[in-house]
Amino acid sequence: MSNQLPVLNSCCTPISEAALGPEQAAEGAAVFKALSDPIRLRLMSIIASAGDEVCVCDITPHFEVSGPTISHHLKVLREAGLVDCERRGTWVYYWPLPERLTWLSTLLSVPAAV
Amino acid sequence: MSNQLPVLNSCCTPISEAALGPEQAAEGAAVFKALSDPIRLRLMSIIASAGDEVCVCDITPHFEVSGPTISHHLKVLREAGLVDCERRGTWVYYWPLPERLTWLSTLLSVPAAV
DNA sequence: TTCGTGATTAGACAAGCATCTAGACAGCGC
DNA sequence: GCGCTGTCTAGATGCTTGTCTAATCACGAA
Repeated sequence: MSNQLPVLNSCCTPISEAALGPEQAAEGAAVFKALSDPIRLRLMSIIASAGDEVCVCDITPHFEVSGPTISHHLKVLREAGLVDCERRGTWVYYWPLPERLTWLSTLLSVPAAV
Repeated sequence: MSNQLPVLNSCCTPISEAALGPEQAAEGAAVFKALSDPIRLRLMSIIASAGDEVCVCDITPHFEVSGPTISHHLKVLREAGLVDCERRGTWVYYWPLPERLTWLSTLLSVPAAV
C-alpha cells in the first residue's frame, strides 16, 4: 500500500538563506498544497500527534464530511509523502512520515539572528 | 499599503505534539495555501533570502509570467501576512515578515526523539 | 459461498484559482 | 501640463479541486 513516494531532491537549505530554483519550488509547493486544506491539515495533525498509527475508523468521526471525502484527503497526504498506511484485517491504519515534516520545517526556518 | 494582517491566534505547538482544532487548522491551511503555488514559493524565497527589501522590478524578470500575475501572487503573500511592501517613488519594495515563517516552521517541527 | 462491515475508487458537479488582456493609477522628467 | 514608466486592479476564461452519491474492493464471520 506504500506507493511511490516523491524523492526529496532539494534538502535542508532554508528559504531565508537561499532562493529556490524552479524545480525545488515546484517540489516544495506540492507538499504545501497537500497541507493547504483545513481538513487535510487536521488529518495530518491527528496522525502526527497520535504517537502511533491511527485507524481510519477513529479519524472519520472527527469530521463532518463523508467517508469518501476523508479517504480522498488521506490519499493526497499519502501521495505527498506525508503519511503512509497499511490494511490490517478490516481496518486501515495510518502513520506519519516525519522526514517530510522536518524538511518543510527546515525550509521555513528563520535563523535567529541574521 | 500594509493591509490587515491576520492575527496569529494559534501559536507554537507543533502538530506532532497536539492535534489542531478546526479554527487553528483553517488559519494554518490559509498560510500554507499561500505557499502552495510554485511561483509564490519562489517569490517568498527570493524575498526572504534577500536579507533586505526587494524591488518588484528585480523580481519580475525571474519569471516567465506577466507582470499582473506576479502582482497577484505578491498580493496573496501579503494577505497571508508573509510579506509587506511600500511604494517609494516609481518603485515598490517588498520585505519578509519572519514571524509567519517561524510560526509555520514551529508548527511542522518534529521533536528529535519521540 | 454468502453476507456484512470498513475503506477506496469512479464519475459528476459546483466552487475556486491561475493566468491573461485591457485599463487605471502613481510618480518622475521634460 | 503632458507623456513615459512601473505597478496594480478589473473582468473574463479555462483548468483544478473539494465534495457528493453510487459502485467496487478487501476482509472476516456465519
